[in-house]
Amino acid sequence: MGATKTSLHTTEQIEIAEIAKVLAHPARVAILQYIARQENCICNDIVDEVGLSQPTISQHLQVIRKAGLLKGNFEGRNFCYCLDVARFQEFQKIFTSFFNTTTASCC
Amino acid sequence: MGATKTSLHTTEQIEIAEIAKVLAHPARVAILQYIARQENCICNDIVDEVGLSQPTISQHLQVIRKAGLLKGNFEGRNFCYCLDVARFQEFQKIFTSFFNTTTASCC
DNA sequence: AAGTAATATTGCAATATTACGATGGGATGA
DNA sequence: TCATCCCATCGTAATATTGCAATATTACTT
Repeated sequence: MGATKTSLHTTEQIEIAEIAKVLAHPARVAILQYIARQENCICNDIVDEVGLSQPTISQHLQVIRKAGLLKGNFEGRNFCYCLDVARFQEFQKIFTSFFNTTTASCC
Repeated sequence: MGATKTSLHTTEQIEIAEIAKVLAHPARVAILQYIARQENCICNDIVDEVGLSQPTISQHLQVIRKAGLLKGNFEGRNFCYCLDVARFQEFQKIFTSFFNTTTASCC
């Protein structure tokens, strides 16, 4: 066992769980806040900022990227990570919809 | 390693990650939707509804309970699980605040 | 071309999560 | 009393996640 039985669930439930998973680690929350905040798009200060090793940050960035939240471009020799705002707002919309449709009618 | 280094992160980041974790499994999303929807508070139809075994559902319920989202009371011989609406709205507020303060200023 | 800086990938160890069978305990009803 | 139902917990196996050292890759600089 150990693996999630996705076949049992609706695509909506799976989607919510998947985007929640991105936010389900404080380092990823920190990274998202940081790349959103940085005006100058300064890059692997993320490692300094968050305090985890470079491979670990890179791994978390991959999770964020797979979720579609990461944009980036080169600025001189540095690579600049940026939040994909459109996708981020999509996240917000999905959560909002979940919260608004999940209203208690009992007790 | 394998354990999250919580000492590196702010309490806000940890809180967001913790409540996201509750939603980070489709079965728990399904359970939340179900207990919110059910007017009669009927209980371990959750097992039938979601399709996982009773111990597994019980385990997921514990995660939901630890997050403060579960209320319950007896109704005849059955125990009735209910969503703690106040706490659920707190979740929503925390997410909303996160999304609203995490706005990109670069790229 | 060689050196350096920035990032990704690999491999691995530690830990967490998911799932279920077996078991236990409390309440209901025969 | 005793079987039964409902739910929690324990024990355990399978899998996923987290974290880092070592290494590879890529691009810029000298």
